[in-house]
Amino acid sequence: MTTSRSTYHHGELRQAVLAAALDVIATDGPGALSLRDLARRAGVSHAAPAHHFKDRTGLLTAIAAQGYALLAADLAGTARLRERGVRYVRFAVEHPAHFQVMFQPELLRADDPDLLAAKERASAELRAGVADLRDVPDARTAGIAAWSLAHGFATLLLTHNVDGALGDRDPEEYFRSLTGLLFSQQLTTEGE
Amino acid sequence: MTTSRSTYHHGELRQAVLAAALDVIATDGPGALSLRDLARRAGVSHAAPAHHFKDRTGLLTAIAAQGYALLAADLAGTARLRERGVRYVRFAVEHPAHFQVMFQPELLRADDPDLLAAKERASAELRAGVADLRDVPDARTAGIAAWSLAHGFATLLLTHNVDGALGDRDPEEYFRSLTGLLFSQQLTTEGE
DNA sequence: CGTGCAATCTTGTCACTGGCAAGATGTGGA
DNA sequence: TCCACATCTTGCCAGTGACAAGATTGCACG
Repeated sequence: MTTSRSTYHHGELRQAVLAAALDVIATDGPGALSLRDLARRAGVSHAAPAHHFKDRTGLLTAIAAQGYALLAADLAGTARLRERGVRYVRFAVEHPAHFQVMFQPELLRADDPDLLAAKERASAELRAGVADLRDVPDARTAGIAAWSLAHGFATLLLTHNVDGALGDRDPEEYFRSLTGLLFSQQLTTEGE
Repeated sequence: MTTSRSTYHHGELRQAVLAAALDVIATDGPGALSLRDLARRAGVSHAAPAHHFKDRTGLLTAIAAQGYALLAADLAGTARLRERGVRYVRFAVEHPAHFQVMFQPELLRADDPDLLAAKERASAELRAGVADLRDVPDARTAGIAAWSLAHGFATLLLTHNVDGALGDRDPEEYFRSLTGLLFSQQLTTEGE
């Protein structure tokens, strides 16, 4: 960041803008994003970022694509379904800006090739995780159930809706105990 | 909507702006919201909405508060946990704009009294739903699990991430079968 | 060793937005 | 009647995204 800057070209503007954007989004959400502000932070003119991302939507689409790529890589690290869920939650905690943007389609260019490719890779990893299940008649629905659980917990986590229940415990560990509760069918004793 | 309008006062501006805002948000997300656009739709001057909502954040906070009130009322309609989950999903489908805004804290005035009160009512209904469970050692964690499942499915639904798996089936019905899968412990036969 | 070309960045501009201040208009109560 | 208040209007300013046109730089190719 504190490199040359005496030259006309920035050299790493794309990365600089991306990093600054992630900072802003993680703190104040995508709505607080301003291309001109990002340009100021990078020490370039107000129109410089446009050359790398076309427009605001382009920047957010690039972030989402990067997010899906990161998520796919994270998920690929293990074969066990529950551990994949833990990694899904960890991804949301470690990359909150990516996570937010990935799941707000209105912010993105839906037909962007990079985005589609990265999303497909992450989706494939998600599906592969269900292969870990045995003797499940409807594996696809089971996969949606697992995804819903992890995604819901991650979302509630980032929106500070489980701060109280969490206390000072580690989110990942809490999610493990949470899945343990489900998988040990203690929830099956529903009343009525 | 097509009432008088010959008078200086609009009369129902607050409701008109709220309704228009919900339309815009449901279609293009909260980011597409423009107070001036809402004013134009209502046929009033650009500064008129500010008197009812103070500013953009005020409008979104009012929407979130209304959303929590609606959700609390919906959840109160049944005692069974699974049915409450179904209603949670139904709420998200029928009030997508409310749902989106409710879970984006950066858009809201966190200390707004109306918002806090409505959120507390919804939260109480959520907790009450867990009372339906029997013989569960950690009811609080079980509640978070149930909430995560419903919230995750609702979110994935609204972000078009389960369109393929859903086909032409009813979302609520699909969610029922999804919980059935979990509660019948068929997911417990995890490999490894 | 140039030289032309493409990528990168700058400057200038426009329409639009949110928010504020000051004034106009209508409403209801003392 | 008349005054206090809520509601709406007009006018304004700074900030923003997008676009166009031009300046600067690095690089491939002769």
